[in-house]
Amino acid sequence: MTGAALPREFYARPTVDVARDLLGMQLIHRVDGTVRRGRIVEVEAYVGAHDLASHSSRGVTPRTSVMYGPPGHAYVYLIYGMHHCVNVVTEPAGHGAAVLLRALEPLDSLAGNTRGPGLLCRTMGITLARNGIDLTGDVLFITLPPEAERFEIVQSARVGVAYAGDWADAPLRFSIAGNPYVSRASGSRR
DNA sequence: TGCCGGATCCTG
DNA sequence: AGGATCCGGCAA
Repeated sequence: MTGAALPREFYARPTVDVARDLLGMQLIHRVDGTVRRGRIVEVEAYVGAHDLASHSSRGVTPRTSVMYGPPGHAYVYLIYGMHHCVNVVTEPAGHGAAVLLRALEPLDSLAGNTRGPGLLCRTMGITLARNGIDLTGDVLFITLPPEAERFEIVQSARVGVAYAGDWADAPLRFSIAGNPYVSRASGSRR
């Protein structure tokens, strides 16, 4: 069984709060009659149009329109011409903020690596076909874990945003301390 | 219309 | 360390 999808109010909050609260939650994708499920262990917050590392910093464009839409929807994009990344839109519509899901601990029906945003999408089967989908539905959604868990949260700089000026070093990456499925931010970049 | 570069990953 | 691979965004 799967629990109920988190309600829209969960997403309509400050992005950093949503990011931290997503750790330990379960991401679920129904596809081809199976339920793929993983535990969220690493995320990054992209806090709004003023965040130079965020796609929304370019304003409302065809690509970023979902980010500027209502909270609780998935923003999926193609990166490097071959990988997908999935975000959850946060804050009230018009804000342009989202949380990038970077790594999962595999739970059900996950055959493959989920350690990194591109791998997470590949193994969960998330593609551009899911861009804009409502996360309060029953296809792609997030639930509370069956029982509460305790863990420490590690906070660090986001990966791959060295170009973002003053925002490059903002500590907006959050992960579960000691979890083996957290991605290795290969070379903190420069 | 053309070009530049990226919220990545794999191989050597 | 370098290549794959393509589209969005901006300059011209």
